[in-house]
Amino acid sequence: MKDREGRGSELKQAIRPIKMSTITDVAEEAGVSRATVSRVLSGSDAPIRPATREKVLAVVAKLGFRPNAVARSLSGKRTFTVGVLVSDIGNPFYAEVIKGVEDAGLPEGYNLFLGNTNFDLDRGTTLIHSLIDRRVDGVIILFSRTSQEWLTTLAGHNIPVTVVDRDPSIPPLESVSINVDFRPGIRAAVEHLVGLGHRRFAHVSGPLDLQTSRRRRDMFMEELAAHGIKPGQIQCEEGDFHIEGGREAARRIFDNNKTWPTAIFAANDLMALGVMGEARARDLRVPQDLSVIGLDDIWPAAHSTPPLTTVAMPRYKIGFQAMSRLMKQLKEAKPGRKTPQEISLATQLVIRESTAPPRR
Amino acid sequence: MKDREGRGSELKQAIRPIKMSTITDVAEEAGVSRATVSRVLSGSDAPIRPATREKVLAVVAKLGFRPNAVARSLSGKRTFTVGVLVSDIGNPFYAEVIKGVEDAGLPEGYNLFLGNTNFDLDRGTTLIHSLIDRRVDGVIILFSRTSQEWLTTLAGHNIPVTVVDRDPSIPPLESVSINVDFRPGIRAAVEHLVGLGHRRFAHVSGPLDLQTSRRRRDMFMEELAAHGIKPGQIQCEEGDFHIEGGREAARRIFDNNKTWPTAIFAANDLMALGVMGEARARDLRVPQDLSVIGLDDIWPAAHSTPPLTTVAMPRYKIGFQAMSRLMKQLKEAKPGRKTPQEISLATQLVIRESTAPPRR
DNA sequence: CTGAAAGCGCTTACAG
DNA sequence: CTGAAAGCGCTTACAG
Repeated sequence: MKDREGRGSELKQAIRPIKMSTITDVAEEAGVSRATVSRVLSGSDAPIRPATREKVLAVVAKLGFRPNAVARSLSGKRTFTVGVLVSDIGNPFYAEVIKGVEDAGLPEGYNLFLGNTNFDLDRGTTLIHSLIDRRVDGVIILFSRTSQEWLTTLAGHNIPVTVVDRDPSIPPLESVSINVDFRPGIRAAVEHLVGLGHRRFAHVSGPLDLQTSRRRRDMFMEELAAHGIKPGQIQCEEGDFHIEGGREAARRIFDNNKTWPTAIFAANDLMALGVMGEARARDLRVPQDLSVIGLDDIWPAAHSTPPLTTVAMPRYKIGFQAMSRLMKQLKEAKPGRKTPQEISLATQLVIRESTAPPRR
Repeated sequence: MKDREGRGSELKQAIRPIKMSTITDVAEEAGVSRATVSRVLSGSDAPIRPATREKVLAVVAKLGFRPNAVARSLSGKRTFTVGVLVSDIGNPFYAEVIKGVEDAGLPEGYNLFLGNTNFDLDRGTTLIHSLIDRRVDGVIILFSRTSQEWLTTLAGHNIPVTVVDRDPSIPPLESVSINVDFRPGIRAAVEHLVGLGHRRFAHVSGPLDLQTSRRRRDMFMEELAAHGIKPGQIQCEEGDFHIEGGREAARRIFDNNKTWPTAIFAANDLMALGVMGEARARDLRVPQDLSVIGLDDIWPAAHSTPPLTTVAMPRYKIGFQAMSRLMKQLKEAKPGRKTPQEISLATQLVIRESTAPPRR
């Protein structure tokens, strides 16, 4: 069997230190100036005589020359790096967004600095500063609880920022704003539930100081209202976007209510998973006794028991667009403030097995 | 309510471009040379007169000066960056390792370049090269299927590498090797299962061209042998470390065997989840009809239905140690090959609800 | 204890 | 079409 870990003869080959060649080496070997080498390599718009270009390229290939990105960054005023800030890489949602970011950036030569704030504001501040010190070309911030101060600092340093799912009513300190249109997904979810025959609902929201939490909740209410169900009839419990918070909210719903809801909509999948966990602990069967809908469509949602019906976020696309738009900004006129961009990405209902007609 | 997203008066404050001061500005303002400023800021061992130091520090504070990390990298021959390569950030296992890496590195001023290979060898090669171009101080490779070529290339460039859970029989091209001691966890798992009364076992392995897959499997066999259960009695199916692969392996186990096993040990949690999914699809109840044990202890394992009993990897610690040891190497004598290091981290059984005495 | 100078490896006006 | 020169913002021997 071929061992992919590579045990074979290749080991014999001695590890000989590679003599890192510089642009000067190439220039000398090719008999041109360093400026010329730089120009053919950096895709400058300066015209180069084909013969010269070929000669340089040949030497580059022969020497295996690769420009030192650090030097290039210092003189070129661009690092081709972007900082990505997340609150928790453990959340598969962010992981998938990051994949999109990387896929968009890699072909253009961008590398990513990863920063995990762990929900810690000070840590976030530290990370922001280190990113500025490293002269990243841009920053992508992937969570709603973004300190206004960070944005101001970044803007002050003229570093474009992309934010996702953030209050649009806040003046755009950021250069790119990726909005999520929850409407289609939530509308479909409500129609699905109402069509199944549900009339008694509860909602587990995210932290209500976050605009996105309020938006998800209000939209759910509005869509229900369209079917004659008044906000007053809907029990809302505040969660924290984590499993445990969802579970606790579910406890409160199950405990305090005489008339149990037949369907619960949680503002994200993690909390929906928590709700299902609590239901199970109480021998409530999902979906027979209780329908549950989440939001995000992280992979564990598809593999929970039962598989979770959920309002899917375009996770990968969010990341890909976040990076694409950011790079577009970076290509624009260098000086001065960039003109802010804004795009909206739609959600979509994914029906799995956590929803069914209510018992009675 | 205080809106953490920050809508308040702070918005009024105009975003004024910050005049990035350089070391020259500081030097002039403080009336010293740039060399002196550099020395007080970079913690050089050169002695500085306290008065001078204070004066410099005062100006630094006043100007809000922060050294340009790019320039510092170019002249200092160190970037204080490390590349982290994972095959799939979507896997919470890697996410937690990365947290450990970041936590160890941040206090020392290290930032992380993230590289997601997506199981794509060519992409991995591209990433490795970009990391070299960026002159990372070190690289941490977080998966078993590591191309020998990458290691050779990195070694040739004199870039220390930390690898995790990799065949120790391979000559240490890497500088730091984090080994995982599966023994205690797997032994406890077997004792747990045997103690429960199980006698018929199956194993879902990882890809068998990976040494770590063989190691996990063999250790499981060995421990069972200690309880009088011969390898011949254990049905082994090869998986791929993913949910679907686990599910397919489970299908084969359930289909092809007259005598169904009462307990299945999967070489990682993802596959264990797949096994449970398939069991559920066949109305086999876990743990009543079938006990399942995984390995890793990613967070979804604690929240599956039922919660998964698993051999826990010291995920965070792996990352923390990987980075700590790497940094230790970096502090060592600059020139020449570093003396390879090797450490071993133990696994541990976490008993949850996917295991119980067999029916008959 | 501190400064002048060279240098890290590129890019980019500025000439020609 | 190409080169000489200055410069990006630091660090580090080398002197003193």
